[in-house]
Amino acid sequence: MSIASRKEREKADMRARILSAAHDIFKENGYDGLNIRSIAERIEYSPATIYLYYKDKNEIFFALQYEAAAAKRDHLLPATTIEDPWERLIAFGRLYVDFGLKHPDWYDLLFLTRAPMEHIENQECWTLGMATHSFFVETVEACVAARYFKSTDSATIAYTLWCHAHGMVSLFVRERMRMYPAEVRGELAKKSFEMIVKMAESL
Amino acid sequence: MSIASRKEREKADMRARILSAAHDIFKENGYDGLNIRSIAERIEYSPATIYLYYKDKNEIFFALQYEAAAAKRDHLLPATTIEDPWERLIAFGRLYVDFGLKHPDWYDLLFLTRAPMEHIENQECWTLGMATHSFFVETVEACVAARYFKSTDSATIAYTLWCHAHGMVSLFVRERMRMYPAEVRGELAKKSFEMIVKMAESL
DNA sequence: TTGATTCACTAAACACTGTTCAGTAACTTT
DNA sequence: AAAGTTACTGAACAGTGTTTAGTGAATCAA
Repeated sequence: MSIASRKEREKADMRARILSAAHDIFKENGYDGLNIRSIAERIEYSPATIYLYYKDKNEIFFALQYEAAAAKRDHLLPATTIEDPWERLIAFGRLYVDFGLKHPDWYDLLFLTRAPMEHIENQECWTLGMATHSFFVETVEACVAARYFKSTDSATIAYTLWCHAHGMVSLFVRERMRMYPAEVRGELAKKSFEMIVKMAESL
Repeated sequence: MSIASRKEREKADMRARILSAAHDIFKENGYDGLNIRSIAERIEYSPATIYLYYKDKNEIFFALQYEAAAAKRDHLLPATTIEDPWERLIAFGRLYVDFGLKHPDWYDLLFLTRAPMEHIENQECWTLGMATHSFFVETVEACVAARYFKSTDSATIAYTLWCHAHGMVSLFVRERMRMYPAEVRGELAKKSFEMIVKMAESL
């Protein structure tokens, strides 16, 4: 038993070390600079060894996506303690955009990377992401319940607000705001956020 | 002179044939399936020949992006003839989203592909895309001039509406709407569009 | 303890990418 | 006809993800 459990521990350790190396490389060079050989080099093993612990690169991708989802959840945490649903919703949105602008790589990994989305529903990162998303939807529902909106279609309200926030971040992350000088982009995002809040107040 | 001009014509022809092959492959297999060798095979030349007509893959990418921008402009064309700025704005938005949902590959190429954005300002596709974007901004300005909004910050209004539309399309294109069953996604997009129109009316 | 078995690991390869370069054969000029 | 230019290609390089055969060490059974 002892040997078996030790081996199990060692296996888990190795997986963790691989992921940690992948994490570091990703943070340093982005997803493009992340490849099997660079991970192998960093942990001082041969590339083939990686495949004894992860089925393929996608599995590492999912694991990294989990880290990104966790980072996002942590970033949004301060909003969860706000009592008033409307204030909570605004704080949540502000933190969401803030997360995207501050950690474009993480955001990219979560929402923009073209990657093995086929069976993501079975992955832990999906569960974590869904929990965060549910919190957002529930906050909108709480606003509806508290009659902050005339509309009662909380699903559409949540989706609409999400689209706006995601649109802002992803235009920024994927560098599609080059028609605006770099200096004004932050200001524009801020103004647009305030505008969507105003717009939401009329819902 | 005759020979020189013939050669020039042949050069242009070859460039067109390469681009046409790239276009077809892109349409069939997406950007992932598009590679130099597949283009070479289709036009029945060696891969090295491609490089006599295009500096590198990026140049082909820009050329394709131009085609995507042209397809988008054509798709949006019906909106341009609408007199009333508010109606024109709504039609424009509807067609924009419609284009993205109908041609996710083109949309991806234009707004989501992580690609050589460094010097895009010097490319034709940028000019074309800017023209379309300017038309959108001008329509918002026309709405402001005609007092359709209380707010006069047309830049922020345009940006906010764009973010929402782009957010909708890109969540769809990059498959981040898996929490909603595939059947309801279209309906949700429609409802959200109507909602943002309602919200804009209150601006 | 010894011989058999399993395990962790790796070198080397394969099949793909984008890209370059030396060489060749045809076309054009003199 | 000789010289020069042009269009093209085979073969290679370097960089990806991934597989496979093999090796030496750890573990197990006797």
